[in-house]
Amino acid sequence: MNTSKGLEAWAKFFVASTRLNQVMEDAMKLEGLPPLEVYDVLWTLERAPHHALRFSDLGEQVLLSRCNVTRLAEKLENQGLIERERCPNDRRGVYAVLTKDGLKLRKDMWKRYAELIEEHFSSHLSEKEHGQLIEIMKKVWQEPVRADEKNSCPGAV
Amino acid sequence: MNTSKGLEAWAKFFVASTRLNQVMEDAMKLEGLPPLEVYDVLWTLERAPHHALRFSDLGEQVLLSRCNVTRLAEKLENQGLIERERCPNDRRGVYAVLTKDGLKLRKDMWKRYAELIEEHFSSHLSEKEHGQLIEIMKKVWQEPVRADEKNSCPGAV
DNA sequence: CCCGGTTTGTTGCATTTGCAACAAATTTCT
DNA sequence: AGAAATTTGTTGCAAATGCAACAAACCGGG
Repeated sequence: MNTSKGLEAWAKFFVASTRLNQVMEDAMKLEGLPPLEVYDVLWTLERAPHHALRFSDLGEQVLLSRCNVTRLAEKLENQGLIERERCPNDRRGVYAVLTKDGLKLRKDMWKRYAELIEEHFSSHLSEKEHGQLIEIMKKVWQEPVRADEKNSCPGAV
Repeated sequence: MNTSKGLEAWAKFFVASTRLNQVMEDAMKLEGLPPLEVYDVLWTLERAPHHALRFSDLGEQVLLSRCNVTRLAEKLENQGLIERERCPNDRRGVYAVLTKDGLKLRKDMWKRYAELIEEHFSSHLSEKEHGQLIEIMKKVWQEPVRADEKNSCPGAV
């Protein structure tokens, strides 16, 4: 098959992603901004219909275990970034709904985050390389087609 | 500058690396193997001269904070995978030295790890793509030249 | 030599994380 | 309909992690 460069590619990929993550996290923290995990949650909610997502869906998309969703949500709620809302269809279900403040924080974080991406990543690559990387990443990780997003249960219309 | 594809590239890069890591970790754990962090430590020691490295150097290369090095080392020592050795040159210094068992475990882990890399990564890419990825990763993360590896203090000759 | 400044590893403490057990609600199967 | 199986979110507990304070050892300039 492949083999000659496969392992080296993985090693470099692994190290670069780890280090860049660390660099970005540190830089965000340095300016008193929340960790990227929070950004991820807010942004995922923002893209969702009605800015709402069930805990279970949120957990899958953001890669958090169930218990962590509950606890992170609790923290974010205390900070007024999201709200909880029970789902009428399924009385087990709880929705996380993005608030105005949450939306604002997401945008504020993005301002800095985008700079960091540019500085530590994009600016080192050509347009062509960006394209190559996108293709390679697609081949290596296909986001599974999500099964219909459970119920679309619009929050409070 | 760039921008049209830069952010998309980062997003895909970020997601793919996170997910692949998770997949690999889960698979290792499923077979009762230690987390990749342990592999990383063992492998780093194995490459070092005399299979030994000062805690501070180890921490830098593996991306662990100081206190975590101490504690992880303690655990690995209890499992007989490494040994501690004080450094004669610098009486503050502590070396972590790989043991035979540590070496063996590293190899056992690699057997499975290599399979996973092949399955989830290398096999999805062509030789050419491996080369492209390597070049791109190099541009995006240059491992800093290490400052002489402190003292080369061979363990117990 | 001696004193401030730095590095190195350790430890206590608070926070975070993962795992497993759990109850409530839903789904599936007969 | 009703019993078994599954899903969903929560919680207790133990392990892991980060931070800051710390002591011991080193370094560098007077």
